Amino acid sequence: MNKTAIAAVLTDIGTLLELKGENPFKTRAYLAGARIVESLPEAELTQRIESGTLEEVKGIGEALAQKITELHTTGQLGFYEKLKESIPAGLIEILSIPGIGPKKIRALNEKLGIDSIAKLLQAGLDGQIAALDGFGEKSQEKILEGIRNREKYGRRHLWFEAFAVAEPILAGLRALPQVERAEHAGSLRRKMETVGDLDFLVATTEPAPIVAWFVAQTGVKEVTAQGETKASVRLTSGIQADLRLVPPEQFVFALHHFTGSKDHNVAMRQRALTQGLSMSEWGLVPAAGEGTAKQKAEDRGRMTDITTEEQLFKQLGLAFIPPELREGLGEIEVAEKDALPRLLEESDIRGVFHNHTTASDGHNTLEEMTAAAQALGLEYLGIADHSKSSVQARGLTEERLLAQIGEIQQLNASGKFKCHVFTGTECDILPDGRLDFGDDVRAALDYVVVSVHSSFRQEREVMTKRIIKAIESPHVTMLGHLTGRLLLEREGYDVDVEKVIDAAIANRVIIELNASPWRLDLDWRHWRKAAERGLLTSINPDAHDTAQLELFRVGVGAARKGWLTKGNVLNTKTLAQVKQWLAARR
DNA sequence: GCCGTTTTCGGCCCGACTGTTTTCAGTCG
Repeated sequence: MNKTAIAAVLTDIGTLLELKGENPFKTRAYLAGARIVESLPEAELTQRIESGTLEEVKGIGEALAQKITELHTTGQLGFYEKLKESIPAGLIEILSIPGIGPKKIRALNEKLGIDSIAKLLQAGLDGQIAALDGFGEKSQEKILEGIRNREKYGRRHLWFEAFAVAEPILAGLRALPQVERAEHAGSLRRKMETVGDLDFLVATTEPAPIVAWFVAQTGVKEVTAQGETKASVRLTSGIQADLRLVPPEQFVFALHHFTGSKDHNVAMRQRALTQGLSMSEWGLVPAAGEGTAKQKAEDRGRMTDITTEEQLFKQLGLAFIPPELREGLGEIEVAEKDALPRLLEESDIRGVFHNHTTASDGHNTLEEMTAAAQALGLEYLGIADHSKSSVQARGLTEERLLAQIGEIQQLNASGKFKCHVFTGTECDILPDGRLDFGDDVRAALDYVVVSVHSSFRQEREVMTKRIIKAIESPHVTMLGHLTGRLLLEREGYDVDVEKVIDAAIANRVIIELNASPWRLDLDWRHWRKAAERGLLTSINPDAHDTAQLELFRVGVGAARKGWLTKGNVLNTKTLAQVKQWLAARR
């Protein structure tokens, strides 16, 4: 078992022990152990296990060393298996409801026998929760609200996770000899931040073996539909996947149809009608006449010279509209004037800001992060560990930050990496809008990200003033995750986004597009207008380990949905340009 | 569960907020 898998098991054990009501320091020891294992280089971990020197690592004692060794050599851990058996799986699920933690779960379990979300819901509706010692009406309402949110979002999935599931399926389809073309469609192709189900579209004249492969893939939990032109499966990840099979000459029309949002498709069909054409998933045919669209397409022939989406749009007098823009938000009017922006590309990104190291809550060291950034071909890497008020994330004190600055300067001077490292901080915006580090400390850095990490539930006006006060402070480069939302889990803070954008523009402060798939904050829906008004952004991975550096690609997808171009994004600048830009801002 | 010129037990450990309380427990980041 590798270190990531071992760390995951240790984290799991920590969670399970928490639910058991174990000594909190014991659970913390497991969580700390997980982080330590994660931060050790793989080779060192192996070497220490083989030589029996694991216990020399601070934070790892006899018990953890024994368990890590067992996991590493056998891939299993008896203690963990027994522990899992002793706790109903439903309790872990309840932990995902905001405002309810291990202690409350234990109380609910012991006093009301609750061991699943279904039972929790029933108890709440019956008013049993409010009657419990230590609970009240508000707790009960909050729990019910949490369950409702879960149901509301439960059927959707993060784009990033859906994409990870879809990629191998698409590759598998394309590898089949009967498949002429294959694409995914739907909200996944439009790069919506969350996705309901997966849509696959295949061009073929021989559908049967493709359907057979699709429903028999590993990862299929149940087959909900299976026919000649369509199949649906529920995957073990909980995602539903639909496959549609069409003759090759229909492919492009079907691809457009199953990609566009409803609003986009309606607008496109209306446009086709003004030109005497009828448009559908079956084809583009003269509008006059009787019968269904399918019959018309087959009887009178679709425009078979159209084989690409570019040609389809051109036929309707439009410039090619990238899938990300097909939301029915005015893209057709702009495409008619051939005035669509040239959207940001992944290859435009030259460096990444806002990344964490082991100095705070990251899992990799400064050097590991730098090496990884360089391996991605990035010219620069911006470090931004947490500030001291984020105690839970081991935020840096002034002294530790100054030491880190020295370390980074030394690393840059050593010439060990071509990738340049910028010194920075993710400085907490305190509840009153003051910043966690003083002016002099911030002035010593190349750049400063300011973010809210506490007092989320302030009144809208208070929160808005708080963030604007931070933006107006000297030596502030960019605002981190403006709303603090966690997709499918938690709404953002109640804040007047427009006012914050105004303040950012007025003070020449960047608002980041946090590229973490769980955040994608600020939301793409704000960017088109904000960028037109002159707001600059930075696509920030907020990486907590080396693998997450690459999440900037997810952010590029969101930026494209927000109509952003290379010119709207700080980290498309070359190293020399960024140095100059940052220097001019100090 | 880890740690220790406090050495085998007792401490580890941050602060705000919320909702439940009447002085505080639980949750969150």
